Amino acid sequence: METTQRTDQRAEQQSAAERRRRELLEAADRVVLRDGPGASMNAIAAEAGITKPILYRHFGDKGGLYAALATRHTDALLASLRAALDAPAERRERVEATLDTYLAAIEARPQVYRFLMHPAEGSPGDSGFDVGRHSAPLLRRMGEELAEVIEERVDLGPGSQQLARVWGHGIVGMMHAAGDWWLGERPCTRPELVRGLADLLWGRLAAAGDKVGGPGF
Amino acid sequence: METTQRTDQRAEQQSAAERRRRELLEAADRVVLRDGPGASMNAIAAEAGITKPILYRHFGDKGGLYAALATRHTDALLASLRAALDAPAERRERVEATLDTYLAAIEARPQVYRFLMHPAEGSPGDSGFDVGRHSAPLLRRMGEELAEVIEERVDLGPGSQQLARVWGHGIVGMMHAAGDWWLGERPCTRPELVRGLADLLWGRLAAAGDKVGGPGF
DNA sequence: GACTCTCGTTACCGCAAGTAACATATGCAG
DNA sequence: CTGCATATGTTACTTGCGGTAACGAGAGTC
Repeated sequence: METTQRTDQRAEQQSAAERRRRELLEAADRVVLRDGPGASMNAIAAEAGITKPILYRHFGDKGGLYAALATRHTDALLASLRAALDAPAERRERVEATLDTYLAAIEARPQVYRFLMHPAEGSPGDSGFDVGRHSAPLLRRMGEELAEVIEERVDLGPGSQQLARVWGHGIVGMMHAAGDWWLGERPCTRPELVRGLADLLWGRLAAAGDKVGGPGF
Repeated sequence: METTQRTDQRAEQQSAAERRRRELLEAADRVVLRDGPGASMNAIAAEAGITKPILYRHFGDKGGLYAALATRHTDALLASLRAALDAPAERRERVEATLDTYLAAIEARPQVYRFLMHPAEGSPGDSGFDVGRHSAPLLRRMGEELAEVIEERVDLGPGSQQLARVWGHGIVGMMHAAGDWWLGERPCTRPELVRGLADLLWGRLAAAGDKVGGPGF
């Protein structure tokens, strides 16, 4: 039958194209991990053993490729975070596990992290904003996910949904900034950082007393 | 006297050069505010009524110009924040004032904010990291300043310095991410956001009860 | 008048993003 | 076997940007 044949062919080609896409993404991954976020399309194409136009046929433009790449890693990271977040444990324990999961991830693959968070936003031509929608998406998605979990598990009274979103994004930002700083300076061990942040979230800032024994005051 | 003459001349030229530099920076500011962080050197030079090489003579490279630009705004913002942070008021009031100051600033000039936080890290040639050291510096500086204030005014017991830095960077990150999200979606008013974040810092996450009345659980 | 110093220009290089046009293999209709 | 449609791949090009070299003009100094 012609139709089935055509369908089979289509399907085969589709899957072949998807396999190809995966290969290209893995090649791009290697290059980005090696050269940082500034990796050029030529370099990626060379690593994949092909030339530029094929990349463009598959991903549209550089932003598309980067978005596809970012989505892969983002999905992976979000899955681990969700696991830590949904564990059947005490709230504080879950918070600490989530923080630790995130920090362990960025510690294990700082290049990936840098790519996801500090991508090149070079705007070629006059467009200016069609490229580089990666760093925001990851933080946003993490914030939204956390907001969901908060909203469905913590009793916040009226206006809980809005408050949960504020907290979700706020906590994610706290985790992100502290992690970025920690990764750069390594001022303490990971458990120490986790504990410090959890203490902050647990209201130690409000509970601590004023310092009065200071010099001359 | 020749020396005084030469000195006067030198000083005059120095001040003239500095005035020029200020003019150039203001022109660059206008362009960046109009075209976003992807503004080209050509565009900036045109806005200033001159051509590229002069910009390069003054600022070295694009990174230099952006750094100078960023420093201006960063200094201004840090000054306001320090004022709010050092006000003679209750701790919670100070925290809310600081949050509000920051949010008001990014609300008033979102383009400046975007430039400071999401700069183009385009790596020309093989260098890759000589350009674009702006976004990290602002967050880092804010984090360090906040850490100082915390350390000198809050009694945190042993290990206070390290803990203060963790908190400083964490709180700044929380403020930043929440502000970024809020600026994009405008899900609530500024005072609501301030209050939500302050509540988070005040331990409401730990104090809130579990939600048990959910569907099927 | 020759020297130098700063401000300014035009014209160029290198490089990267993105595109157009061409080449080739494969499967199917007649 | 010939036509043709489709996906895959190539070379060669255009455009635009960051950055630089080489040159020119005014002003003070000896």
